[in-house]
Amino acid sequence: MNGQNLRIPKRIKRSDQIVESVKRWVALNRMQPGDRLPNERELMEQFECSKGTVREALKSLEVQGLVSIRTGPNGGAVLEPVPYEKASELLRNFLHFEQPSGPEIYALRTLIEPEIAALATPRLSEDDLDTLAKLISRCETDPETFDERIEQRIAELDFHVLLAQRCGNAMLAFIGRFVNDMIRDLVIFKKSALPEQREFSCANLTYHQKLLEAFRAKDAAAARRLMHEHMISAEHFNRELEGQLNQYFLGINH
Amino acid sequence: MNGQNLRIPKRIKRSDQIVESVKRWVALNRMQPGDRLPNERELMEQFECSKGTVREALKSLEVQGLVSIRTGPNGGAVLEPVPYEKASELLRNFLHFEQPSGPEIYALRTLIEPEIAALATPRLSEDDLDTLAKLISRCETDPETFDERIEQRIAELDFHVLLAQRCGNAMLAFIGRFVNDMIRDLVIFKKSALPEQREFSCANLTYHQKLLEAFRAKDAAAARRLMHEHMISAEHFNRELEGQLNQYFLGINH
DNA sequence: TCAGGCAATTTATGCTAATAAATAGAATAA
DNA sequence: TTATTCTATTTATTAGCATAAATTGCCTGA
Repeated sequence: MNGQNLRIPKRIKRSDQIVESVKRWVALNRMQPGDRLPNERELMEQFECSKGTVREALKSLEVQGLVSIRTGPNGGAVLEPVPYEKASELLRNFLHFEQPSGPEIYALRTLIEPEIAALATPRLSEDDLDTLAKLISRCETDPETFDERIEQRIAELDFHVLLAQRCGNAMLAFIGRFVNDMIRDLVIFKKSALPEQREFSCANLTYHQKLLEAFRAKDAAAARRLMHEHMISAEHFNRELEGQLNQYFLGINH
Repeated sequence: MNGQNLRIPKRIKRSDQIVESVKRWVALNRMQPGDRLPNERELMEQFECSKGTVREALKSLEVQGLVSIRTGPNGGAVLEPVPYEKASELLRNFLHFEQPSGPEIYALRTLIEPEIAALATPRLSEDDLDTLAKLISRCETDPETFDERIEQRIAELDFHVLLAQRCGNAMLAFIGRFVNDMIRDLVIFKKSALPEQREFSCANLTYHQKLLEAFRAKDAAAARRLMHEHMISAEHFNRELEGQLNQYFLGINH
């Protein structure tokens, strides 16, 4: 038995060879989003292989989010910037078998959100500030229905997503958005029978209002400090909630 | 013109429908790595489509890292835990058109490494400590050749990667490893004509030694503090280096 | 009894040819 | 001008067949 689970080098499939060739070609020619790849027929000739093989290669590029494929004249594979949704989906697959817990997600969030807030502060346009204000105002009324409560939680998360998108650091932006998306899923799926946490919503609202003031004043230091407090608070409430849910589920099993 | 770049709902391709069906089926049945999917013939019957379509669907699942495909008896598509390399590659694609800069990468690193160090402290086995010690000892001799210098830098990075893998938070572990991989690429590719930074190597060595002591003493607070200092130091040296490289490249252009 | 090789089986891999569906753009009709 | 239809182009899907790879198990020879 060799140490690895997988057998050794293993033949590289024709379609994967084509994928690699195309990637190299794209990188070498400094091709940009919008540029078109040769159509299926030309690729068949270029790589001396059948249509099925070319289609597998294109499928691979499509799944990776590198191209989008259209039918019709001037159709074919067009280079695309990988959309966030694609990268997010693929990272979720990676995490599928080790489902990050709520506390794990919140721990990461506490690390990055203060920096995101600080970096975003000088980069927020007037429009951005308006959008943030609108998201806050959606949370100012007492929720009457369950769905309304969920909507408010999602508006809170969108507040953070917008900041992430403006922080100017692509990796930080991705992680920030991803983390908030994970929390959104927790809100929507795992906690549908969620007890109301009025204090929590209230604390969030206050922090978001104060943050907006800091953004308006272009005070990055204050934004960082406020966001840190906000995250500590949110982490605390989440721990409380997890405790309640555990009791709830344990109750069902007994 | 509608707001989106893409046209509206667009027919969903048969192969993508199959991918979604299979994913749902896997999730519903709580299938685990090692479980097998039906073979091509069975899938053709199941979904009433041709082999080409099934093959495209399987290719998609393979590219996403969810299955590996083997020939032979008991072959076919087998569920796999998505390997880190796959997720990493796909996230790199996402970042391809907005190439994170050195400072951006180091900024993220400074945020997460101290927490990783603290979380990993109680989780490091004796073996892990030995491995860390070995990685440190590789950096204790003065590098004589260029390649040796690169090797030492990579050993330094492996030190951090091991910590990330032990921190017990899957998302943090992924990001930690990814960030250090990005830095590895910077070291190998962008800076091949790298000026020696003796002070930098020396500072790193000292920090790693002190960190190891903290790990041995199971002192998470000390580990966090040391790692934070270490990251501030590394960020500083990297800024210095980027400045030198900019001068160097500007010099070539004029 | 056991090791090594051989062959059958299972499965993916790859190819060809033909038809269906979608789309953009040109031609046409109101 | 505007709306509609037509047409050419290109992907999407199907069907069937030949090849290659990997495993299982049998069989041979020591």
